[in-house]
Amino acid sequence: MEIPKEYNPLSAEPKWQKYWDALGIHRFRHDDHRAPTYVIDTPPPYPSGEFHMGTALNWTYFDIVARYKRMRGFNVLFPQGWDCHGLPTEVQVERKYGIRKGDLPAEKFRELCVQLTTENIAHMKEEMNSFGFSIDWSTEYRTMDPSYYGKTQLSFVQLYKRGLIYRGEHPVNWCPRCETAIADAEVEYQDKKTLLHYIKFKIAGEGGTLTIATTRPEYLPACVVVAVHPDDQRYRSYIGKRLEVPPFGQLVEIIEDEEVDPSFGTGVVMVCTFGDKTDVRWVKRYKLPVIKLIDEKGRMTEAAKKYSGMTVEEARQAIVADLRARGLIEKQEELPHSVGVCWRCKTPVEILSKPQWFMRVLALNDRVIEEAKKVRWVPDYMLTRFIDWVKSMDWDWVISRQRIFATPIPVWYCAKCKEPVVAEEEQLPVVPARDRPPVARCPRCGNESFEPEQDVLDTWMDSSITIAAHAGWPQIDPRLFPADLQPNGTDIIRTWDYYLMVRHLALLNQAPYRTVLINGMVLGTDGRAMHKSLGNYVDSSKARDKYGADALRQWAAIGASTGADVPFSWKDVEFGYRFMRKFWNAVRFARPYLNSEIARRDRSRVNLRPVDSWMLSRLNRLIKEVTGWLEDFQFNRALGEIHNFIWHELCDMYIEEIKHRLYSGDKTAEGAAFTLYHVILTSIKLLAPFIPHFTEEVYQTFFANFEGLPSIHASEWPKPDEAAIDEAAESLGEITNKIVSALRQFKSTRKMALNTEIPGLEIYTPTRELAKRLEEIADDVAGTMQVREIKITSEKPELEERLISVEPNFAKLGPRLRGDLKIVAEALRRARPEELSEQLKRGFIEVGEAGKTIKLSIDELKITRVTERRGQRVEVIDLADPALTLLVSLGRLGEE
RNA sequence: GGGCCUGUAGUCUAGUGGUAUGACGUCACCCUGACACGGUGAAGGUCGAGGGUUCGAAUCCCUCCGGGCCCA
Repeated sequence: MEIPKEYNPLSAEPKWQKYWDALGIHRFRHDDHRAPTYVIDTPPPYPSGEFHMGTALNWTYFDIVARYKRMRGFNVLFPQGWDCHGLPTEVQVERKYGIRKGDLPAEKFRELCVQLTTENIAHMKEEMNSFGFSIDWSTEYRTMDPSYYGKTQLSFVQLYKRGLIYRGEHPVNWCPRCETAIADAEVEYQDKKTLLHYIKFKIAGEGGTLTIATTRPEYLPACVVVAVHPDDQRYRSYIGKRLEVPPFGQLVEIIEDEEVDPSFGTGVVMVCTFGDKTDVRWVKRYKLPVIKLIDEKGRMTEAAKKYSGMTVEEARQAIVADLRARGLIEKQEELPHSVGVCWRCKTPVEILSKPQWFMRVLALNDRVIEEAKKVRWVPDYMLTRFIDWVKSMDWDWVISRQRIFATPIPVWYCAKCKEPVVAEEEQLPVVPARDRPPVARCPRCGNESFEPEQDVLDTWMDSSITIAAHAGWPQIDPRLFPADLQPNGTDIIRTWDYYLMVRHLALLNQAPYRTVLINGMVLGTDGRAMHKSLGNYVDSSKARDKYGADALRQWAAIGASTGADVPFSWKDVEFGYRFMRKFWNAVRFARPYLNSEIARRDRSRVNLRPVDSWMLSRLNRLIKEVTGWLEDFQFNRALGEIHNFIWHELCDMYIEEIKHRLYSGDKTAEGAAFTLYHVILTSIKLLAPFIPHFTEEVYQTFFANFEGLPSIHASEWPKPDEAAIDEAAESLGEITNKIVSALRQFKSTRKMALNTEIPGLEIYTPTRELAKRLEEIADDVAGTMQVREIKITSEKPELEERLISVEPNFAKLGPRLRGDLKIVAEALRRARPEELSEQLKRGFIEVGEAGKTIKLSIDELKITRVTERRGQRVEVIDLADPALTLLVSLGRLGEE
């Protein structure tokens, strides 16, 4: 067979994707009740139509885990869904058709959203397949389909019956442009400059005034109390008195509260309904009245008297002008201010009191924290973040939204008495605007006409039951719940992981996941989060089109430690490609030895040379290390170890060290061929989760005929052979490498070609035992470095040896000597080299200091020396650890 | 303002008590019977600053300064 000289990922990748699909090897085997299951709760992406690099990073993590776990014998569920509902799609539809959502009947508008979402999903699905993600597409679901949103509604009905969902008047974040309540998670904060107004309030019944500072004078009509800090000496005497609020003149009390910042403004603040979240807390704490000042469109209500009908901005200016006219503005100063805005349209958010649906989450939060502590968090400090967030929640979760494209709330209201009627479980899914309520008459007043609930559910209500949904809820397959892995990004840990936890605890009374895996954000090459608006956005398909998915997957895996942000880097992607090209060439080199005869050879009947044993020992150690890193989700370390092993140990050292044996064709070649076969085959298994296409190409091209599996991905994960892990073999291999490297350096500094012949090499060892060991590798060194004649001896040659320094081996001596180590280090530094040299002839050094004598053996020291033989045609190279002296003869040995 | 994370060679990055990993870039040499889209070698670091604990700190503790994420 003709083997292509270059590995071409762009042609190989689609080929294997189709092959795997046809084999169906990514399917969860529902009828397999023997293999242990491994369930990944893949967060359904929002089908914006763009496949973001962050999603590529995310899914690469999932896919590495999924492929690894399959090789470990698990029946893996790697599902895929789409979190369809949401404002962005409504906005996209409005833009695409040039309409406002009110222009069409809701049902029609919803159809346009479904249509657009379907198109977006198709694009994204294609892109995901191009990455080779081993998704089981038979599990695909869309939250906008009745089959899914019926489940969302079922969860609503069940929680309502348990009293965990209620309807109430409550302050909510409100976007006046979108005319909808939005969740805390959807409020963004922007730093802006604003004016801080110092306004004089008259003290009721007395002559004087008190000055308060506020950034929002338009809220004066809704001022219900004024507060100062209890320790603020300036205002102690005012507490309990009443103030007249300009320009309306309503009287409010002065109260004390710890939350007042005495250093802000004058230290006197007005509490309004609702200028900000602190106001909400104060209103609750002191049971203050609520004045509805601003309406859904962001205009002033009747409560604003003469200012009613104005926008917030107009009212602010009008009120300030009136106050100024009356001389009540003391001063104004500019203030940097953080303004809450709608995450989508960036309009400043107001806090309005509205009837809304809530989920009673505050009551569940102790349990949420308790269960979260039992979960394994990777990295572990994410748990702290999670708990911190849960504890800082101020009010229950607002689950209703005033939108169109979302799951309908399965509720009707009595047209007469407004009593809510919740759907029966059996009639779900329902669309209240289209379907009939479950009762003919209002259970409260007997009225026969109903109005459908217009509000819809927060998208998180859909996506926070994915784990139950994957498991087949309401008929849970116990093999699939709870999920083993819940992966997501560091930015949404406080939403996704929280909502999943609280909803599944409420519905099923069980924590839904065992392990949480957090990935960092993808940064642009400029180090800032990747955003189109920042101009640092790289399209994932562009990044993939150049070097293929496997190269990009390597960037994702190795770009940073798990949980850390990953800067996008073309260099890393290119490196991923170069690695595959390098490995491909190495396999091409090994091709003549990858045959059935070698494949069938039993290890015990193969004669291995020390370098072979070294390589096999390193391979088995690698298996252990990579397995450990994957169990810990440390993808960067796992792949880094493999990269290093293949590029440097296998290609740069081992292959160079066995070439002479393979070319000679003598009987030592068999051990090298055997080793090559198994090192390469095992390496592609270890790499399979990371670069599935490349490893498949190598497997199918070079190994499939002898190994008999339909795919590399049907392989078992390699098990380390403990018997092959051999310290002695590794140290001898490393000595071989050191000698080879020293000779390469020797040639390099003399500007000699690497294949220049060295006529003679003499290696002097300090002990006879070491000399004996080195005899075993003499041929390998000679063969690798083109040494014509090699001699190893422990007989001291006639050389001038000069000791340069003796340093302590801190790691070895530290634990033994403790405080004395400092003295020893200092003594060794001060000692005369000649004296140390004399002492070393005995095989140890004694340091006498402060009345005691400390004995240091050779292996506790780092000895540096220079050996010279002046005036002769021999070059001398000294190595440390072990201390070897190489005499390189440029003429024949003995001729000098 | 709060919580968590983070600061390592020109650039990016690994490394949670033993004297700093790898990539890219730079320089010199080598067309070595897999790969010149390769190889060999070299230069380059007071591990943000200061203090502490320790025989020993990039690593643990404290303070300060810069960056990120989330929240207020």
